[in-house]
Amino acid sequence: MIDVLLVDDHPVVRSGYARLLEAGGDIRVAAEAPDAEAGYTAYVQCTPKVTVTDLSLPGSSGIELIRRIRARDTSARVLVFSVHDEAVVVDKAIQSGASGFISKRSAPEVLLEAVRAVAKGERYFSEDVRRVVEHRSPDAEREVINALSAREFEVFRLLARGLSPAECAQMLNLSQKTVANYQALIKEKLNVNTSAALVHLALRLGVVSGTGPTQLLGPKDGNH
Amino acid sequence: MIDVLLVDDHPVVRSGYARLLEAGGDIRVAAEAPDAEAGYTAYVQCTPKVTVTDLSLPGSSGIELIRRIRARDTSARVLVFSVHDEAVVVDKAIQSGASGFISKRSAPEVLLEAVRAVAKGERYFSEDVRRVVEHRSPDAEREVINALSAREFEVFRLLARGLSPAECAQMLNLSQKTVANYQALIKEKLNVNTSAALVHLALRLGVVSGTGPTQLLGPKDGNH
DNA sequence: GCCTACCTCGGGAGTTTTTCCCGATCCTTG
DNA sequence: CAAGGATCGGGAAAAACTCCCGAGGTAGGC
Repeated sequence: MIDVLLVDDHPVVRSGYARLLEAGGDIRVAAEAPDAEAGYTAYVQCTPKVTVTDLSLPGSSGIELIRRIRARDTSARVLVFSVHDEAVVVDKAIQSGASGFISKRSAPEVLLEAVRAVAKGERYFSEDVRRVVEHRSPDAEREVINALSAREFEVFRLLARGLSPAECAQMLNLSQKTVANYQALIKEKLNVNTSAALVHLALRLGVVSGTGPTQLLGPKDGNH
Repeated sequence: MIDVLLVDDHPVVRSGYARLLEAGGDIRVAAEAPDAEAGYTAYVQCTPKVTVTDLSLPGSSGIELIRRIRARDTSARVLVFSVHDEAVVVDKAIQSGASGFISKRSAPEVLLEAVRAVAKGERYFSEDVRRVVEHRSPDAEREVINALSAREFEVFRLLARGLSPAECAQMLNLSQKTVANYQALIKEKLNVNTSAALVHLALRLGVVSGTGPTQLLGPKDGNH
């Protein structure tokens, strides 16, 4: 019988998983917790064979939970079960001591498989997670950013903040034409085809802050 | 016996809900679907009493699914079951014809309750959803969002996610021209003049979720 | 019923923006 | 000095956008 601790901030979700796991026959959900804090406490109390945890938890994240559990008990098995399967996140989880990582996109049986594998001391990664981790060049996105020249980067930032090409031109003392030309270059180098996608990339990379522009409010004033 | 169609893009999650629902005794999961497209097909095939759907689905969103189902069958009952409980999103769901809205933070029993209520033709909103909808500050930005029709909102979301008008059109089965027309309308109603600004607004309102930013400095060197 | 109002969807036409190609200058580096 | 890249912008074609319009559809009021 494999004792499992279940950590997820959504009660319904947790409840669903619990039923799913127990349907396996050889797994028992020994405890549940809605956040990292409670998760750690629960771990200490029942020292389950496997801890299944989400990463996005209220308060301190799942990564923190993994670290604390592993700090206390180096033989602890933690299986991450998350919607986010970006390479960065997976890396951090593994670095923190996770034994496995499966995406919520996985089939139900995968969860069972993963828990059993991890319980046996093996590592387990779902198909899609493996794909993501293997297919990444070390931060490909940052590499492309380096392809931008200083000037291009300037234009990139302004455009990403929501400025129109005209405003951008004015701010940099450039011709509107030049800004347009840069814009095309930037999109090509960054491999995006809409300015909306440009914004997302910029936000992901922390090039602009997500708090957003304030100048887009107010009635009908902003027309160049 | 209440027939339920379950739409969620995560198989494990779906599976968990299914078990949870069937444990109620009076509910049967007649079909499952991983996205809006399959959801609609499944609805047509089995015409369930209640459709339980997530909002963030791959491809066209849950809002679109609600619209299509309700367009086909005005007596259809749709219960939204989502992580996102921002007032804007709740509003749009209701506007599109949803009969209920519960947050994934709800207790497991709430899901059962909600399904039963909606099946009886009642409306149902979980505690936290009600709180959010009632406590929303009459924020100017949210007000303008309410000026958008359901369809406009759909287009808004897709564009804000970085899709090109062409992709957007394809996803919604619209002419590229129509999308362009909507875009102009949306920009005017939301009072922005670039699609980049549109993204920022969408992110601030929680209409789309940005992937978390990572830290980064400039390219090569910050100055020339 | 009928009427109004609004949403949905796209065509037409004109305008603007974007794209892609090009040449010019300047600056750095081998 | 020659080479390469970065910076700046013109020109022309393509694409996108804006604004105006009308056709259906649906919902609500009288």
